[in-house]
Parts: sequence; structure tokens; C-alpha cells
Amino acid sequence: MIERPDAPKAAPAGSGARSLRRAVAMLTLIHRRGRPQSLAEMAQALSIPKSTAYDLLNAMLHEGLLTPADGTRFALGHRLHELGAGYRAQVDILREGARIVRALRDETGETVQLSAMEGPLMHVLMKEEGFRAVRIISNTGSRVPVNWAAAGRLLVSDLDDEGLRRILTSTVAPSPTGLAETDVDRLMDQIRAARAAGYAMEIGETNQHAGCVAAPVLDDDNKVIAALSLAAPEQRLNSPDRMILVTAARRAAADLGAALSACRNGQVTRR
Amino acid sequence: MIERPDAPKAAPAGSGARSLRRAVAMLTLIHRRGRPQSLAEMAQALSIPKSTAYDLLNAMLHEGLLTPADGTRFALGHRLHELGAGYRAQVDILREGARIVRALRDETGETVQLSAMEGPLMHVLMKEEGFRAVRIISNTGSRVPVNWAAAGRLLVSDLDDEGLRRILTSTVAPSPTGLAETDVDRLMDQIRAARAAGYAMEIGETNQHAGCVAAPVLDDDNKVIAALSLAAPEQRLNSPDRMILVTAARRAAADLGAALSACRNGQVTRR
DNA sequence: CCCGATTTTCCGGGATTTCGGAATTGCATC
DNA sequence: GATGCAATTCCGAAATCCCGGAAAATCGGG
Repeated sequence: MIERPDAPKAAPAGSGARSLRRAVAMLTLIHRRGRPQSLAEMAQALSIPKSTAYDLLNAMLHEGLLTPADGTRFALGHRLHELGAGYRAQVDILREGARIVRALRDETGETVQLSAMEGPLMHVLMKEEGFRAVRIISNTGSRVPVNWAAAGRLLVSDLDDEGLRRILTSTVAPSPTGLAETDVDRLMDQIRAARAAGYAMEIGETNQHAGCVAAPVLDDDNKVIAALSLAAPEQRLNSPDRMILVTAARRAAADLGAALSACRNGQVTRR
Repeated sequence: MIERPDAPKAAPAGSGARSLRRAVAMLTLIHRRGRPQSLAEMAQALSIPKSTAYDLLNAMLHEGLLTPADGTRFALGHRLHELGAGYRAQVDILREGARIVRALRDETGETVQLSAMEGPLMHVLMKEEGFRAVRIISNTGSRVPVNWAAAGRLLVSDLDDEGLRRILTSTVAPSPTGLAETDVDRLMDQIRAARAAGYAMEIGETNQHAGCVAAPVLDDDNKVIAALSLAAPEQRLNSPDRMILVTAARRAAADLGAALSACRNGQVTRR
């Protein structure tokens, strides 16, 4: 197989199973829009002919991937819950993480997220809403550039200068508020500093009047495998309370690291 | 295509999107077997030609439905976790239930399950393992006949005699231990009694040396919408402790019912 | 280094899905 | 009951995917 020199990566897009790809596109669309969608909306958004979309729709209903919501709209189906639970059961960090994320939320009352790297982006593995309603942009499953969050600083902090610079230059983007740091050199300084400090903090970079503190989850070799972050209203992060949050996050992250280490010494893990 | 006159209703099974159906079959297979599967295993188990299976496999890897596990085996992928979380966010009972299931597990130390009806079978919506290792057959997502578990007795207890008899005759089956009641008339008596008592109990019917107690989650009209069940070793269910478990389960179920009722009066719900 | 077993890729005909448009149904309004 | 609009079904032709088999790559030994 001859590779075009200017397109070194294969063009994976077009490989077979079109209906499969379109099906997950429909599911993802419903998920992203956050509410049930009618068939017409989906067909239009994804440029799928309506008659074809009906075939897919029926198949997905039949498989439990979709469920009729109201009259003419459809929502994600129970089979997805089932398979999602299966994924979670395979992965230690999600099993153990659920417990610790919730405990940290209960302890601090703030919104807690657990994140890890997925490719070049930060991936939000799970989220528990705090008692006060601090609206956070990222939901479970969303992927964002590392410069948008304090957790992102920590997640990439094991890379050497060269690899770090490559990831940053290719993924850094302005945040919704426009306040996130986008200068690669300054980011690298912040990342090194955060790693040395053992935590990271950010205020207002992605959400108005809110910010977060993050702590790294380390494996046996002190590599960062995930990050716990606490999202809180701006004033709490500027108050002396701040260090309470930092301490709570660091302790929870250390607990999670220890739990995972224990897992690994007795059980099967992935990756 | 010629329709057999004696099959007037369409046979919805075979409708289009073959690759989609096969894809979920592969995912379900991995989930059921509980560990990563090689392509050869899946192709063989599902009678899919190997060359076709490769196409599906690549598409699924590309979509994040599958993830390479070890060398030649594949596990469920992160996209499933993402979509599963999306499903959960839509459904009140899963959001609220997670909290209460975990609390009940922590309070009693036993394995807790939350179930609801899905068609004619009992569907295990979520499970938290107890501290002692009581092995339970059913995992999150599995569906079993209602006569296999105490929770099943409660879930169908709103049906009238006719509907109840129909479901029972069509789904009742011997349990793994062979000890579950399979006589429809006796089952109906047990179901009516359990509903009147406000809880149900079973020992050894599906798991050796273990049993469970279950309590109904009721909506505003006192209809059963789900059931919480506690699985415990046989001796604990025969001891005076038993009533502690029953009481804990009933209280937790009532809490969940109240939480859902509160949800409904302010938020959007499905169904 | 060669051999055998397994995994992965490749290929051309044939089966199925897909597509666009039109026909039909369903529903609410007039 | 008539009418307009959207949802759903139906259809044949065309495009695509799927299949079986066979070749190539990969991996472990001997």
C-alpha cells in the first residue's frame, strides 16, 4: 500500500459499515444536544436521507439503542446504559473513581470531576454536581483542550518539553470566556509549576465567576494517570477556604491512586 | 419479495442495517462474557464471516465503541461509557437511584440492586457489591424472569390477574439452582402476599446459600415503578437480623420514591 | 533460518442496503 | 368535513457492503 507522503496517516474515514457509523453519529447527536431529537432533525443535521434514517431508526429501536421519548422524538436507549456499565466494570479507575468522586463532592459540597487524557485532549470521565449550582460547561464524556482547565495542566505534566509543545500547539484553543491562557510558552511554565506544586488552580478561564482546583492521581511510578478537580464559585476560591479545597482534592486524589494501585496488585486491569 | 399469507404482521427482526445489528451483537457478546474477546472468537460465536468482522471491527475501533485490550483482544470502548452516561442523565430513577443504592449498601454492607420491568422481564438497572462477597448472578443490565428474584414478585404486583397470568406463563423459567417457584398459581399467591406485606423475600432460589429481600419503589399513585433488593448470605436472612435488612430496604425504597416524586414536580422526566 | 499456526489484508462477484421521490397516513386547524 | 403540514411507508435502480477464498503479514518455536 502506497502512502502519500503528505498524508502519512491513513484516511480511516471511509472504511465499510456505513450504517454503523451513521448510527453512532445519531446517538452522539442526541447526546450532544442533550435532549430527545426527532428523526427529521437528525436526518437533516447529519445529511442522511430520510428514508434511510427510518431504517436505521427502526433497527436502533429494535436493539434498544434508542427509545421513543415523546410522540415523535427519540432518546438514548437502555442498551447504552447496559453497555456503558460494562465498560465501567472493565476499568478500575471508573469503578474506584465513582466512590471517591462522590465522597469528595459530599465533603466539599462542590462539583467534582474526574478526567484523563484521551488522545491529545482532556476527557471528562465522570462528574458529580455540587449542592450549589455551579454550572460547568463540560459534561461526562466531553473532550476539551488541556488549556481550558486546571486538571488539563496536570494531565500533560509528564510529557517532556518536546512532546508537550507538540500537543499544546496542536490543541490549544481559546476558551468560551476567552480568558484561558493560550500562549504555549506561558502554558508550559504553568504546567511545570503545577506539577511541582502538586495541584493546579484556575479562575474564570472557562466559566464566568467560577474556577477550579485540581489534583493529580498518580500511579506507582508517579506518573499522572488522571486528575480530580473541584469547581467552585469565584469568591470561595479567593477566600481562605481555598486551601481546604486544595487539601481535600489532594487527599482524595491520593486515595484514588492508592486504591488503583491496590487493584493492580490483585486484579486484571486494562491498558 | 413474497410475503407468507400466514405471517400477516411484519417480521421486524430482519429490517435493514445488518452491520448495525451485528455490531451490537459483538458488543453485547463482550459484555456478556465479561472479558475482552478476540475477533476470531466473536466471528465464530455470532457466525459472522471473518473478513466482514474485520470491517466491523475497524469501524467500531474508529468510533470508540471498541478498544484494543491485549494484543489481539478487544474490550468495550469509551464511547459506550459516554453514551451510557447520557442515558443516565435522562432518567431520573438512575440519577437518584445511584445515591440511594450506594447508601443502602454502606448501611447494610450487603449487595444492593435496583430493578425495574423492561418488557416482560425484570431488568437490573444497577448494582453495588457488598463488602462480603456474596456472588450474585445478575449484573447490571441483565434481564431475568420475574420468578427468579424477590424483586420480581413486587415489580409485577400491580397487574390484574389476567395480565399477571399472561406474563408469568410466558416468561417463568427454572432458575439456575432449580429452586425458584415455577408454578403460576402459587406465584400469583406469593405476589399478592408480597405486595400486601410491602416487601418480598427469597432464599436460595437463584443463588446457593444466599437470598434476598426486596422493597417496592412507589410513585404518587402507589404504583410499583422499581424495586430495591438486598442480597445476603443465607444465615443472615434466617437470623433476627433479617428484620433490620427489611426495614432498611423499605426505608431506602420509600426515600427513592419520594426523591422521584420531587423530581417530577419540577423537572422533566421521561415516559 | 525455516516452518506452522494465527491474524490481517486483499479481491471480485453477488446480495443488501441505500436513495430519491412519490404515495399514504396521521394530526391539528380551519 | 375540508385542508395543510409533517411523519411514515413504499418502490425500483444504483451504489455499497458483504462474502468466500486465497494471499500476505506476523508471531513463536524448533
